[in-house]
Amino acid sequence: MRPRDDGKKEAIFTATIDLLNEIGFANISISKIAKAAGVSASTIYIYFENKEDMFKKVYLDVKKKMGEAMKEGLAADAPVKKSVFKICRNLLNFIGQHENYLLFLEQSSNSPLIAAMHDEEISQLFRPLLAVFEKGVKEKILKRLPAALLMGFCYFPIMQIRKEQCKSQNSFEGLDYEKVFEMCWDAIKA
Amino acid sequence: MRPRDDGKKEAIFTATIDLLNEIGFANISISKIAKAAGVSASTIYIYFENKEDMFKKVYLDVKKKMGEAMKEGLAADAPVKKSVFKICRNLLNFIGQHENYLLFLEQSSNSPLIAAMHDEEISQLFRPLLAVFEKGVKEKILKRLPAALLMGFCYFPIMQIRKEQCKSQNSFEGLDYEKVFEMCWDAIKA
Amino acid sequence: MRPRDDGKKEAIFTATIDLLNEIGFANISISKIAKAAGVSASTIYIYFENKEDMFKKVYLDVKKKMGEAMKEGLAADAPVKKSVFKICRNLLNFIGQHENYLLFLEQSSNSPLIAAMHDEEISQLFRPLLAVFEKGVKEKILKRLPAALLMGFCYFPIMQIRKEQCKSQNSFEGLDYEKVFEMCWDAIKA
Amino acid sequence: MRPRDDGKKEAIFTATIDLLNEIGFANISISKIAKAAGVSASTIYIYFENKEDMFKKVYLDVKKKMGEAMKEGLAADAPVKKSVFKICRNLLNFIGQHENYLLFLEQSSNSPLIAAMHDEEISQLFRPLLAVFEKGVKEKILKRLPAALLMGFCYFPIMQIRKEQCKSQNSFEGLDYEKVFEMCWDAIKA
DNA sequence: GATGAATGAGTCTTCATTCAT
DNA sequence: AATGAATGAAGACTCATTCAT
Repeated sequence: MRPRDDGKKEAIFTATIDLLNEIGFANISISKIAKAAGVSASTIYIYFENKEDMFKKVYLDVKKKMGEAMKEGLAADAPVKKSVFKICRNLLNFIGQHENYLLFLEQSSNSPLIAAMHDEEISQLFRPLLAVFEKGVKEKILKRLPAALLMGFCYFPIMQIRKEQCKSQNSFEGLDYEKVFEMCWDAIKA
Repeated sequence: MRPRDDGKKEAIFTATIDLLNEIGFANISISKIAKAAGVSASTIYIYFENKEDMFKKVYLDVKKKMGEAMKEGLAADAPVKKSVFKICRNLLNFIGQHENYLLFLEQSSNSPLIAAMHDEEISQLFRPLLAVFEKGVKEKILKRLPAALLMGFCYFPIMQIRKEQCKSQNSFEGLDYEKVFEMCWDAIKA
Repeated sequence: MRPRDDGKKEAIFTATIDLLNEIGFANISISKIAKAAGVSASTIYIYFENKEDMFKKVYLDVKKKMGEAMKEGLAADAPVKKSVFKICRNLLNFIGQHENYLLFLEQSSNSPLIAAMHDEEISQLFRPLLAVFEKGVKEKILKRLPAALLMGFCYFPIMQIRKEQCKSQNSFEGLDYEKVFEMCWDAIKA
Repeated sequence: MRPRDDGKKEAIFTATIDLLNEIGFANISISKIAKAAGVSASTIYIYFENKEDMFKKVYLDVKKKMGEAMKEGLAADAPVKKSVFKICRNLLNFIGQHENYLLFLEQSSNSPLIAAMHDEEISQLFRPLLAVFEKGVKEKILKRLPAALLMGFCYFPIMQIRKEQCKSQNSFEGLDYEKVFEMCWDAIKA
């Protein structure tokens, strides 16, 4: 018995995400993922219960990494505006470094399979981020609206605009994202 | 010769959209669509070349309907702010009346199949909407940024927030969308 | 009600033969034949009971034409050798003028569908040809063997050699068929 | 890892040949072959790339076996006449032992699929046979014609006559094949 | 742990045929 | 007579998954 080779699990993760970008949910399959990952299809069943379980775990993994990245460098005592901009910048950096995560996340989060999954672990992860916006509301710096809504007004535009750029290389060429962040801020500020 | 039954094409359209909401791109199939539409699977191939062609045509149809709806009631001489709010309201009404279009559009637009499709007809359709934002820029009422970006700041948040509401019934309960529109406006106004 | 358009039947015949040459029995279909013939698939069912019936009728038509051609110019009182050479020459001319018939005939005659069909009309048609060989046997000019066998020794080699030439253009380049006829003759002569 | 069961490949080969005899190229299908071979249809795709690949491999296998059989017992220093008769006898024995190969070969070799395939391996296999005829030409025992043509005059008649016998049991009843061989010889001898 | 073999169920698509006009 | 519409059955092939090694 060999010890579990974590390189294989990673290879499966990566292959899944990359393939999903290329061919989409409609055309992906375990055997294609296996081939792309350089393992046997049966090997996938050592690491995951089944196809659904695999997708969920890949999704959770990416979400966790993203949540982690967005929180980076946040200080509880920093002014809200600074924190919000930091979050936006973190998000942009993260998806800049992992372009493939973008489309994967979009495709996943809209699939009923993933939508039905409410992971407490994930919610927990994003709580510190929400706290920033809650703080802003309490301090009357931000509009009196649910924190999730306020955060959405930062998260969604950035994601979508970045996606647009990925899809058609020449759209929003030379766009200054600091201006985008400011739009987000204008949207939510009181 | 039997005339083509247009009800069938419509049934296929509807079945496709509804099914995609329920089971997603990963699990949908021509035979399931056929069953849901009450036609034989082979009938689908009378109306469409193949699966891909079908999805594209369904997508175009929905996009066209949406574009049409968003343009409704726009007056060229109306003040920009009024027009922008009108567009937002039109969009919300449209997706409120066709909840199933929402997830369908999201899933489609992120699938590589659709992403590769650049339809001139669609672009044309959205041009009058972009014109509103361009006018705003020219009048210095809106930020000096690409019209598509400004419009995205209205379109994306509304779509995403509405989607969030659809997914989990209780999120943003009792949300006043007029406030959302104002956020959009604040984001883009100069 | 229009009168039956015999041009259509001919078009179907021709399309069937040509297509069979191109794609073979394994890949041919009624709808492909219809498209090639420029008619609707349903039209084929006006002229023929079904697929099988159609193939049989096409086969019979070709066989009849071939039998007709092989008999041309035969004189009952001509010397056997002359007649045999005439038959060989007729056969070669016929398949030279209708290259497509060659592969069609070969493919058909080996298919169980056609093999099971014993058409009296066809047998009748080839009787005058067999008579030539029978006469040769009686006159002790030819070997004492069944006429069908003797004729086969003329028919098969010519067909096969011609087929070989069709398949690979360069095989037996510049072959003098008169020499082939002589081989046939040597084989059967007493 | 389970080792590949070579019995299965053989079963597929046999089933293909037998079925082709019974129902022909027009009606054969992978699933029917699978059923006849006692394996799942999907199993066939483990051993072959696709339907075409399968037929080609079955054809090559049969051709190889036939070439092998025809060469048996040939001595380079034997007189040409003896060798030619030996080849004819070998061929007859082979197709006598494998009646099903006959129709299979005929149907295959006339299908465009196989016709397009020129296998060097096969050509190689038949070279020693051609050498016999070339030797005969050089020794002026045989007619001055391409060896392939001379061999064809032995191969084709035997195959076709035997086929005729298979098709209708009573044709050429009690035929002495030694006489057929002599006809072949008479055809080609100088 | 890892994998090729194996398969029943499912994929998309085409088929032969009938129907309504 | 002629044909596009319509479809159940079947086509080739792939899938997710399990098994044996």
